[in-house]
Amino acid sequence: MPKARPSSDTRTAFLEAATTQFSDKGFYGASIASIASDLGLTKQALIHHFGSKEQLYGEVLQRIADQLGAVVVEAVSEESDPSRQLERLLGLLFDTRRVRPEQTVLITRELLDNRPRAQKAGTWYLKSFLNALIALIKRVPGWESASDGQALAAVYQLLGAINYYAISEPTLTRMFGKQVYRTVDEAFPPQLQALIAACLENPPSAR
Amino acid sequence: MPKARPSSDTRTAFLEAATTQFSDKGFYGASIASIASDLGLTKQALIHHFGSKEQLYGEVLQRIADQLGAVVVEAVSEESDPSRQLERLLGLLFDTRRVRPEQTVLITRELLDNRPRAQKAGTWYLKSFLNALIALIKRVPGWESASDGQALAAVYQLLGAINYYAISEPTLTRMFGKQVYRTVDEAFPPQLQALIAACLENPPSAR
DNA sequence: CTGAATACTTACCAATCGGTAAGGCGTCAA
DNA sequence: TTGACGCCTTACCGATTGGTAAGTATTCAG
Repeated sequence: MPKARPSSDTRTAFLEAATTQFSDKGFYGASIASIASDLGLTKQALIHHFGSKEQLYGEVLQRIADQLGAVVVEAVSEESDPSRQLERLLGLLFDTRRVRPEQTVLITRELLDNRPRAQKAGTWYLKSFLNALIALIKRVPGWESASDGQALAAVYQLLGAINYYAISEPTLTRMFGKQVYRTVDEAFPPQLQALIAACLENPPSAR
Repeated sequence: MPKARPSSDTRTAFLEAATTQFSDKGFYGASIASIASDLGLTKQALIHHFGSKEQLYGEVLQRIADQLGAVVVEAVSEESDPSRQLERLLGLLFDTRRVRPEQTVLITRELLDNRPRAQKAGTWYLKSFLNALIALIKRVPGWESASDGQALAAVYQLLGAINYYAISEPTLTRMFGKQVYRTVDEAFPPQLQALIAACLENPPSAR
């Protein structure tokens, strides 16, 4: 089977442009023509590679899910203590707000949009990630006997504290100005650290 | 000046239908024709009342901002202790996830979308609300000397913990099933309470 | 009874949406 | 050289988008 050289390059270029545009404008707001024109091509070139807008979107999401899984692996392999693993993982997630803000934005959009656009409801790109978080916190001392629901509730609060802030950066910057936002960004990590510690030290059994 | 009777009724009906649809599908995903057909009218009737889709969206957001302000007033008037005021306010916000989930969803969407659709960037529907939160936490013992940035960082973590969970309900329900979600929903409030207490007891000065 | 204003309609518009059909062009195996 | 395939194009499709123009129906002040 002959393989053309620039094919995979174009594909990943499409995926990156699509990630940016879906993140900025959402699934409905981003058109395939606009994504294609970002790399100087027509929308039919995009269709040729991905078949449909929905499939392109699916691949974008799968890509993010994979990267999320890689972050979990990284955090777990770096530390041995369950508490530190979780702290490290949440710290890495917090850092992506700088490097790949589109990633968190897109995950949040998927959270909001997957209801009406749920024909392919079988694919839960985030489920394995959440399950990893649940498994992680249940290995923290005091959390062993917690139920999945309790573990998910706790972990989701910390995730929300991080992600909600991550998607708010442009709004907060323009609402309060850059210099104020910088003080927020400095004050955030230590506060977050304290919040994580407080959460881990308060398993539901000790309520 | 003559006044027609059913005018305001139709207007609020439009606003409510628009709130639901914008919440479900986003600004681009919801069409004015679809919103109008929800009350058996044509899109031109909507245009007649609101002028344009953008203005309709603006009124929807303004309405939510007003309701948010009313919640702040309610929490402050119910309690006298600053800590309890804040706890009460966050508790009320958490409760809206049941009564008016569209509200939190729409606020989050605005957070995500206002960058590309920011021609009327002068209107910050959420700024007064956030300022109220900042002022509130700065009256909590130990927080008086905190900067605005530190106060916003702390408050935004709690807000994120609540709102991120609020927008995730449909996804979590279908991802884990109704019975598991119910255990999450039961475990959430006490954990949240502990998180709020931990945050208030850890002002940035004592880091 | 008359005139104006409100509420809403049908008819229409250009622009854009996602997607199909068909063909041009270059590369490479046979 | 030839044929097939991958990459990408122009041309086109019906459906839908937000919005304008013009008119109808109803109501109400004078």
